Amino acid sequence: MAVTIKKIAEVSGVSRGTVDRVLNNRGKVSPKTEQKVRECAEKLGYKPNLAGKALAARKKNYVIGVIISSDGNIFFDDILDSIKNEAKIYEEYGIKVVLKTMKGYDIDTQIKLIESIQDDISSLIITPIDENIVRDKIDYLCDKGIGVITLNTDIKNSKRLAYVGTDYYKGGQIVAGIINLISPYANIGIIQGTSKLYGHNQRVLGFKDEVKNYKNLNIKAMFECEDDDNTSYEKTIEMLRDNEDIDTIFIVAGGVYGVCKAVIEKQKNITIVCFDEIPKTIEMLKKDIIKVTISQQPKIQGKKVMEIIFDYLIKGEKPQNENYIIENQIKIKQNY
Amino acid sequence: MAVTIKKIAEVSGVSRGTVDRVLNNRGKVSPKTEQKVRECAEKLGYKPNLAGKALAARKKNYVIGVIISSDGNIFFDDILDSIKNEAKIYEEYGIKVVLKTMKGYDIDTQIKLIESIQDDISSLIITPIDENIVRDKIDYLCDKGIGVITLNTDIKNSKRLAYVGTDYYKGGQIVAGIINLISPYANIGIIQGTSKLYGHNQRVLGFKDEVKNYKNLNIKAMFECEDDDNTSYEKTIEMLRDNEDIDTIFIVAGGVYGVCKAVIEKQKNITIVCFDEIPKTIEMLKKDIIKVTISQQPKIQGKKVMEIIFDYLIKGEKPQNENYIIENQIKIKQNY
DNA sequence: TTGTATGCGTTATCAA
DNA sequence: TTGATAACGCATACAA
Repeated sequence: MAVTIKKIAEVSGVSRGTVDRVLNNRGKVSPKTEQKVRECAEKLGYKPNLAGKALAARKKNYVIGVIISSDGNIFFDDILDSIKNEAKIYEEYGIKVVLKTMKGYDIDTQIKLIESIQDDISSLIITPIDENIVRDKIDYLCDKGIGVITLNTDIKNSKRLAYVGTDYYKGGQIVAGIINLISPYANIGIIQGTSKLYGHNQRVLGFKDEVKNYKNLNIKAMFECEDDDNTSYEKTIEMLRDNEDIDTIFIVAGGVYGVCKAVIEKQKNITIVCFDEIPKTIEMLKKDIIKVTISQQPKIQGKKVMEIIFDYLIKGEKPQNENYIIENQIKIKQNY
Repeated sequence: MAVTIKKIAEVSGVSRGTVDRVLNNRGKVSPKTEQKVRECAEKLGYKPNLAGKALAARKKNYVIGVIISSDGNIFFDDILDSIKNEAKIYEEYGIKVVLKTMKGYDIDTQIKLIESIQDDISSLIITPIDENIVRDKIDYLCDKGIGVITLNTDIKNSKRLAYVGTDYYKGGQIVAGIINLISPYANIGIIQGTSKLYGHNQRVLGFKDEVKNYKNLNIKAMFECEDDDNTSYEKTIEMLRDNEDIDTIFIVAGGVYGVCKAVIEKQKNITIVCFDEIPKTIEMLKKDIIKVTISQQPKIQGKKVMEIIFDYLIKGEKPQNENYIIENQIKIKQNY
């Protein structure tokens, strides 16, 4: 039979309550008993039973808050789906999930959303805006005992428990590696999302650093499109007009379809590499307009972050790692 | 507050025992009460509480048997690691895991292993040998009420609950797609593992079918190496000697390092694409000897299969899907 | 400082 | 056919 608190109580000759106080560091135990209990638990190899913990935790009415900048950004659909899906599972354990979405990266909106739920939640999942006001707010929540996990985007130097998401820098490196495999003598145009986002910049940085390792890869031009298809279309037209030798385009973030449209119109044989798996992107991949796309594995991100929060709430332990890096996954049309 | 059995009992005016009998189809309930309880549960939106179920399940002393052909096959290391890791978690729920490994694909050995644990287990995870005797044994276990899940390799037309593993056919297709991206005019040599294994054959089949879509990809030769480095080395030397135009090699399964060694000796610029992420393979990838490897995501396979078994045991429901396909993941050196 | 009792939701046993 | 009750392991309010 497994080792339980009851068992330890019997063996060490104290009550279950005392064992509980020792093992969960609740204080109010004499040093002597404490040592006795600890030794005993150690010797018997005590492992807390999660089902018991989870069941007892029902009385606490845990609520997980989720705040995501997903409105109007179709990329987040899969993350949302997977969070909602996991939410169903965790509700089977009596843990509620409150989901709030917002559009874009407005600081005020995000702060207000946090404030609207901060008194009702036991922990928070958030795609934070990387600004001091938000950082302070997150630190405030953490000080209050509300565990915060950042999702998809991180906020450095904050007290958040962990980050779940991709390594953007490495994502850029991978794109460089892919381009080198496909065409080792490439003249490359970059369509950047927005330099306002840390992740986008990191991708570009990783790309540029890795390109340096390949003598025959040349970056010819870079434009920002603000993740917008119309803008990316125009910028691509402009870029291809002014740089006739460009044969490869790296799309850093949004605006994928706009680039494709421009390339299709130009009727040039151009290698396009991009990120994410929104429907239009997959369509373009299947039609050979896009050669490779890199997935952030959004469903895995959603699942992982919920797993971590659950463990944190039930076990009451901080996550073991500070970063849970979800791999950048290379995909070609045969993957679909 | 959430809807519990107790609640349903109160509302429908019967005892908890009766509600339990109805909801778990234990019989011995009058049709009238049954209907009343069912309607009530439906109306209130009853969702069973997993923690409660798991806790009560402790009394059943569930044991998961795991039989894997991993001895001497380093590929399985990651699957084993991840199963052992998950086992720790499930032991926190009071579920034991009994792990048995074997070498190769000997039917007798596998049957004997199954028989050695079949009276002690509540469910079984297995990498089955695709033979009738094994199939019959699996069906026998299923009839006895022991749920069986196949891992990494499937056994068709059996009563196993589900398969967890990759789509081998698609894996072959992906390799063809990759080769077309890297060098659209390729003369390809195939180093097959063994035609005795269904999965290896499926990869070759998928590859050949997909190659048909590309006019300028030509398959020049194919050899079997029995997943052995010495054999693959010799076969590669032979193949390159007899087919001077081969510029691309597709390694279907094991023997990766043997091929690399031969290619290094030949000092020819050859594109190598292979499967899996054993240490030697990653080393060769980092040294640019191998261009691309396809991962079966062994850790994810292990995690998934344990998840499914857990749900099956605790919820007492069969898995929703018959196949849980783990994606073939394309990897280049920048991934590491 | 320590012990006892109760409840979390489900299941099983025993009695009615 | 039904109901009452104890047990799974943990947490906690309350009593000692």
